[in-house]
Amino acid sequence: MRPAPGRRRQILDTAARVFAAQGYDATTVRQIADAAGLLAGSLYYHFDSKESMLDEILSTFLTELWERYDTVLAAGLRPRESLAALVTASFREIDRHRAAVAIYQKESRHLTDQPRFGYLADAQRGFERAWLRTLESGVASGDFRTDLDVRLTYRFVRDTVWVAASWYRPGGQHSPEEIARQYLSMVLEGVALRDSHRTHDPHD
Amino acid sequence: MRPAPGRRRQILDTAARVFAAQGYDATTVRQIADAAGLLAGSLYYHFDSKESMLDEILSTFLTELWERYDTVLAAGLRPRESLAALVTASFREIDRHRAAVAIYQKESRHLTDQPRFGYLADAQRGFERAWLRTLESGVASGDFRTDLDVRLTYRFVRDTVWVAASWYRPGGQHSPEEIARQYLSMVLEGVALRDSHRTHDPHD
DNA sequence: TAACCTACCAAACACTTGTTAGGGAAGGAG
DNA sequence: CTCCTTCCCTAACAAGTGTTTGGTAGGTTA
Repeated sequence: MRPAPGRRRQILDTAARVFAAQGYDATTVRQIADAAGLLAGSLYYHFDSKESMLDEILSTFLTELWERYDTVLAAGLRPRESLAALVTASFREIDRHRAAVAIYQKESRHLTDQPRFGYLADAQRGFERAWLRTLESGVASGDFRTDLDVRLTYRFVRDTVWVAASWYRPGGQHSPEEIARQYLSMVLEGVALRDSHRTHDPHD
Repeated sequence: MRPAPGRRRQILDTAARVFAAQGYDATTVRQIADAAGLLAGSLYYHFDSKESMLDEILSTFLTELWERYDTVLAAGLRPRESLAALVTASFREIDRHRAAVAIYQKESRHLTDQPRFGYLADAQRGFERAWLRTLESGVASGDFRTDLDVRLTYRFVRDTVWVAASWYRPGGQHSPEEIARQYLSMVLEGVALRDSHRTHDPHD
């Protein structure tokens, strides 16, 4: 039989979808096997354990995400553009790894305790540093308001971006870029009407 | 032995905390019993099943939440004040029912399928109607911008409010009202600096 | 005193869980 | 053809799951 290396990836994708839909603990390996078209025991030819499937799903997602983030952060953009680039990159990753993002959101909190998933805590600290630095340099440069609690703002911005994974459906009426644009417009300019909105387009 | 009706409530609160921390499916009835100071089987003197504990936690939370929402919606406030009142009420409920909110967020999506938890879908439809009507009437009255997708805005606002339950800790440095104020300021006015922020406090 | 109720324990139940062991079918390589 | 690798199945395992049953300590009521 010829090797089909795509099979492993395919099983992992279906596992991610089931995990995202039902939750990791609520998902049985038999459900994954059913969805992937094989029997429960056969999963263990491809993977060590149920937990290592989860591990691989989350770690590959975070690795790819940080490649994008690092590119943005290394570009040396001005705070406003840096914020926009981070947000846009995030929505693109949600588009690409919707299931992984949903799993990350649901499970990461109680996984960070386990040593095996220590990289989750690392990633979270990295997020906080990247976002906080962007916001703080924006405050210093006069791009952002000075009267808002930066840490609160960070949490709001972070959460709103990532929970989008819970309702976003690829191929829907909004592209990731369009969602990012609307979101940035709301966060930067606010939803309240003011004069500038009556006369011209507020995008960037 | 004298009846202690507080015991049932106490066990339910303990269960809510464990559910919120570990997830419903990942929590065993023995863990709940340990945390509450009795044995697993003894839980079934107070409750029919593990599921009915979850049911009672979520339904009492939603009932109380909708009492507050209905009060706000019936007050006939102008859109901006109505939005502010809804947000503030939400943060107050997060303060009061942090565990229940966390559980609701994590589990509601895959519970809505079960007939027993049909009220979750009802509540969600109610949220959508309440928020959308507030936003739309604000657009119509000229309080809010007309160039934003109302449905997207609704999702952003809704999600950001409720995910706050994941990081909010009662007794911390921010009161629910303070968080609501900062959040409203961000959503309404945006984080970008503009002239009005240099001269006066933006909190209306 | 006796009957009764509340709140719990001890022990088991049937079932599901993740995981393993051994085997076998199908194709490629020699 | 024969060997070998890949991929999967069948069948079972031990541990853990939610739940039930019968019993009992101790306070309340009569």
